[in-house]
Amino acid sequence: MIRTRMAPSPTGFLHIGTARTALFNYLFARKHGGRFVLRIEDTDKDRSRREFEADIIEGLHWLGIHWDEGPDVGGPHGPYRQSERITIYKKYLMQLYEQDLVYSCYCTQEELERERELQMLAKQPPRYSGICRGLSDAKRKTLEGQGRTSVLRFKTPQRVVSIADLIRGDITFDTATLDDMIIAKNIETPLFNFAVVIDDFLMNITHVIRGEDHISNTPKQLLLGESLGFSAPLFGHLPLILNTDRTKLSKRQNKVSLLEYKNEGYLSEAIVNFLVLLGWSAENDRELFSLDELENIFSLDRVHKAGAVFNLAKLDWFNAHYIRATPIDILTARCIPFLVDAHHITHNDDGSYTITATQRTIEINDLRQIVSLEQQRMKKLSGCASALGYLFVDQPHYDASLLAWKGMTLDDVVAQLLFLEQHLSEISEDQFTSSIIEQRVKEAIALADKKNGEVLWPFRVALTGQTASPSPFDIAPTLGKTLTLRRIAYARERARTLQ
RNA sequence: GGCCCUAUCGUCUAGUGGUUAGGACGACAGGUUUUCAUCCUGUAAACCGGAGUUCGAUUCUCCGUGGGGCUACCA
Repeated sequence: MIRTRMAPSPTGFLHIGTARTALFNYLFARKHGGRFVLRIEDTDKDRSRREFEADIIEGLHWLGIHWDEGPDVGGPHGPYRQSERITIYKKYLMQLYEQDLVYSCYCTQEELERERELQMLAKQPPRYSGICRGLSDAKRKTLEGQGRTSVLRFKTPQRVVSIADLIRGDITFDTATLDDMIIAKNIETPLFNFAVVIDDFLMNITHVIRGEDHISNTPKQLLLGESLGFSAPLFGHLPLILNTDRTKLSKRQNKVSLLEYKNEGYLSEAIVNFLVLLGWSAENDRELFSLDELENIFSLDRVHKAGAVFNLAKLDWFNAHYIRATPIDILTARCIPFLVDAHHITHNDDGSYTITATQRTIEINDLRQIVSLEQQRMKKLSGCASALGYLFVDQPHYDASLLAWKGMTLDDVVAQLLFLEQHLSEISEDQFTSSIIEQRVKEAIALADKKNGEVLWPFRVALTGQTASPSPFDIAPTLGKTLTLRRIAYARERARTLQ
């Protein structure tokens, strides 16, 4: 059975690149009826934090990615946190020790650094000299007597290692260019390259799908696994996600924390769709997919090799698309937190809402109507709060000259607003709907031989105070007859005073 | 510096030993609309360079060049 894994280290918030790697692993496992495992690589005690683990889990769940085994759900190959597997690593470290494949290195970090600097200066590749490899017992005793601590190094075999990368084909390394890597700080503290090999083997991982930045780790891990007598998994190295300048995606240039995107009003559907297209494409020209659909059509052999620039404009397009495609009741539920955050509304105990500025009580249905006003305009969910401000104030303020459409005088404006008031007031409260208002007003416009713009532009500005907004026919019923008429009367006053 | 990866419109990409090199985002122009958005139509926009193989290379090979990754007692 195919088993893939995501092995993030909880040293920061869930990175968008990590999320994409998780997505590819998840999709590949699902596509082939396999299992997907989450493993937390928290061997770095200083930098790992539980809150980051929580952020990673939350972010992945938000995207709709779920795992069959992991620290939160358990499973037959646990524990799934490396910090809880120390005794396991210890055992294999001992095995390597008995095989005489590891040795203690007493060099201090300062010594190693100096060595590296000297090599760089001499235009030599920086490599550990291997000076501690052949230390005699006596010499070791002396060094320990001096109070020196040691780390454990692996006696890297010198030979040619080849990996048959699922995405890139054969990659060959000559490990003679490698030095003896440190695989553990001490018997209790294994390091990444060592722990990974053991866990992937013990957890029966069949396919290691990870970022291209791990290619150079692969020969080391292969060698280690070989020495331990492990069978090797298959590897597939994904292209990196890039900044606009084509360097590795960084928080200097982009938002990289997944949940930041959520907080800004991106939909998980949009993120998933956007992310899957960064380095993968479907057989036809199709670009719109749900996660469910991807589980059926994803394939590793259509993954590209070259890095992909993170194109925010396209993400925005996907997001707007999925906002438009979301049923209004769901969209409303997703928008409410943004309206609350913007202090437009507060939530009441009985399930109703109060408009902060006016203390008017509204129901969920009213909110649906409000949100639907912006549904086809929003790029992000946060847009409903910023674009709809005029609905959440007593009276929007604006420059009276805004009311004039295409060279109209303010006299004209007053006349048109009066005309509107007259026809709107003839519509009863319960008839005050979008379609009826539109029908009546347009009839009146035609009858009076007016142009749409000369009536509708002042109408819209009177209601919103903005040059761009939804149709006044849709805003008016949302505001209600009373408020609509009040705003038109206010506009008339403004126009008059400015003459 | 060493090792490794990589190369089609601005971006994400499709594709082929012979194609008008296709799509999407973005840009631009037009239509629709009271405005914005949506929607519709259209336009501009690419095979990194040089050799080789071949009747023919964007496609295959090699060499450059560009870009990137790694080069930690991080993962």
